[in-house]
Amino acid sequence: MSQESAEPGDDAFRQAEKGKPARADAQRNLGALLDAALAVFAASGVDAPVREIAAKAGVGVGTLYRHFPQRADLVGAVFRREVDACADAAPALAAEYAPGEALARWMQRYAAFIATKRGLAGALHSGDPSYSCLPDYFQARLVPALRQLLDAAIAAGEIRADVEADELLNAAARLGMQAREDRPGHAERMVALLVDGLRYGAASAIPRP
Amino acid sequence: MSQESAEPGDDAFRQAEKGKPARADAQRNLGALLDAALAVFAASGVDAPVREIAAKAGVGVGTLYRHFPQRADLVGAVFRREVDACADAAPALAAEYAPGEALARWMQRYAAFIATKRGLAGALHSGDPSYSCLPDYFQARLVPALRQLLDAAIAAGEIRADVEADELLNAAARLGMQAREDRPGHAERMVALLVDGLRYGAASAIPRP
DNA sequence: TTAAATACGGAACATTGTTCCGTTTAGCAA
DNA sequence: TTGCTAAACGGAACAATGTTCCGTATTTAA
Repeated sequence: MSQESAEPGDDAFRQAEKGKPARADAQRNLGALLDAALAVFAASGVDAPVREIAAKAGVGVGTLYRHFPQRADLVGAVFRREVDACADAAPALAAEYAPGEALARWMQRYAAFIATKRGLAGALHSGDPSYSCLPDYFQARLVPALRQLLDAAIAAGEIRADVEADELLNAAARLGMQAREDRPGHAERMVALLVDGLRYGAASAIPRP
Repeated sequence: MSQESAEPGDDAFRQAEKGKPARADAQRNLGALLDAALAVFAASGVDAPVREIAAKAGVGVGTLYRHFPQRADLVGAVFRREVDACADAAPALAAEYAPGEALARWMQRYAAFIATKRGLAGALHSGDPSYSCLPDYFQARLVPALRQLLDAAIAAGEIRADVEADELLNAAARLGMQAREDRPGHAERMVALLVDGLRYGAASAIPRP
């Protein structure tokens, strides 16, 4: 969830509510559950058996349900954690690489993130209110992150200036989703192509056809 | 299912294979199952309990599994049956109404069909190969049906000529999907608006902006 | 009418989500 | 260090649902 407020059923909630730090083992297990869920979701989708996640984390199912009373709580927590990691990668890449290169690398990072989300898209649009806030979080975190990279690259004259962050994010998501096991590297190449398109006509915005 | 070829696990398959007509009770139960599944899917989505469908059809679960060994077989059969009904409605409407009116009525029919398919969209794109042929069937049946109506209306000078059947089909699907219980009639009005858009500038295609 | 083939029904089994409670452990005070 | 308490843990038990299997009933054809 957003940084300022956690929701019931999430451990951070209780901690913020009562000002009492969670017990050490509880913190450890929470992290283990998120790690395990990330791996299992990627391998088997968001409908993977709860027991499998608990087993991979080395805890009992009771512990899992203590931390995440509803399945959506776990899915949301994993999702947000990954969105955050992806968003945070933007300034890190910007600090290490030239603007254009940072942008290209971040787009690959983002597409790879999307590729692991097969099955989640369906859940997101399933009408389940538990998931309704996730798309907003997604937008709120990633659009500014990308915009920073874009602006820097534009300022450096490395890319054209006539593309918006949100449309680029959406386009890359479409490309990232079509990752297939029978076409390794396809999505990556397409995203790279997209970024090369930005480079074409750099510093002198080509009028749209 | 499709008229020309059934697939393994579907009863019509065995019938076509061995040239032997199915037993009378088997035919009856097959129809009852399809009717029941249609109703239950519409009410509870394609993940509705198998027992509920069997009960509604007045048969045992064993009978259901005999006819449809996999859940996808049942979903596909119901889907195709409805696609066929929708496609067949086009010539029927064309025979009864003026071209423009027939088109308008069919678009409503189609949007209503889409509205009942919540949840199926997710299954369709889930990557399950059992569903992979359904979108093709959908296109193959409905695009020609709509094209007939469009061509007739264009020939009669009732609508403009610069819209393709597949794009119109897709647009109406988007509108049909957003049917909400809190906004009765919303999707219908939007589809009607879309059709009125076709009427604007009839017989003298307005150049696109 | 009778017998074989076919289909039926639902009990039984398997898998997975969810709850509950006895047991264990971390944190703290004496 | 020791003992206490609240918190957390683990997994058995329960519930819901998908799937299989086989004894029984029905249809069909000779």
